[in-house]
Amino acid sequence: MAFVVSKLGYSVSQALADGLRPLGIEPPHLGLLRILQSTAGESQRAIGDSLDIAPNRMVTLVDQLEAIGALERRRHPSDRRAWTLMLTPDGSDLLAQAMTIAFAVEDQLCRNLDPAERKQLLELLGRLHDPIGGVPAGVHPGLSR
Amino acid sequence: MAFVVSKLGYSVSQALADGLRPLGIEPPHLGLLRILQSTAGESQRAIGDSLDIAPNRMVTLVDQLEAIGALERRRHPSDRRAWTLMLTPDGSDLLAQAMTIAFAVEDQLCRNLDPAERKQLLELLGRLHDPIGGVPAGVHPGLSR
DNA sequence: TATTGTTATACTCTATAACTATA
DNA sequence: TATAGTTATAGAGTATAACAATA
Repeated sequence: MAFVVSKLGYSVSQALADGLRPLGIEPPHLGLLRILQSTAGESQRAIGDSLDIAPNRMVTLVDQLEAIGALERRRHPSDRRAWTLMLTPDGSDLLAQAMTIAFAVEDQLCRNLDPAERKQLLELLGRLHDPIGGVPAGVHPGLSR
Repeated sequence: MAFVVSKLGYSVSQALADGLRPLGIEPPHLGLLRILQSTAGESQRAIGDSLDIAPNRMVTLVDQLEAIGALERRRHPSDRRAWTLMLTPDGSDLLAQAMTIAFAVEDQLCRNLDPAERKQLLELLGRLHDPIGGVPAGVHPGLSR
């Protein structure tokens, strides 16, 4: 079971990375774009903390997304040390395209299962014991390395 | 589904790496030890090809396993350019210990499922479509990077 | 001329810790 | 004194290609 899950997980991550390549981003950028959609006006540090991404890595990721116009750094209203990260309209478009690719990976992965089987598989996977504790739901542990 | 599988796969790989650390080896070494158990007298190159490990990486992996006495390089009987890799008795012991750890990871992962559920989960996972084609069964695609 | 194993080199990635400007 | 963001630097890991010995 462990081997199958590890192998499939690796393949899926690779497939997502391959799919995102034409957009000029990688899976961590997608993770960041997704959280920017739901958080408005949070500081770079707070966002990094919630994804478990170190401050120096955040600089690189945010620099790259800013360079392609996907987000803007704005002054924090009450703390002049901090930046507030805002998704731009171009960033929303990019996120939508990236999510389309992610769903295509999902569809490919599950193409041999009918909806009832998918639901059952998800339920069983959810009952596997994740050996890495303390990772918030929706956060990929690979982001922190 | 893709996210869950990727996240679990990452966690499982990390758990195995953590478990193997006291033995002084990493998951790729375990992959190599396992194949050495079933192949007798094959050349370093042939074994690397079957695991999709580049020749220069094989040198490092084999050097490390030789340094801890887990395998021996012997002259190939008919080709004096090539080495034949042989598991030593110490290597067999190491492999047994490593497999014990791997099975402990497996048990932890599946501890909330009864045997029937495990079988069912394995069956469903086996029907997921691996997006990386051409990887032989039993070979982890992460070995090739 | 091609192949086995090895080494060298350049490149990328990461991780720690310094640094600045604010608080 | 502590914190947000940034930069510097050193270490690890990776990948390409060169290399010597042999086929």
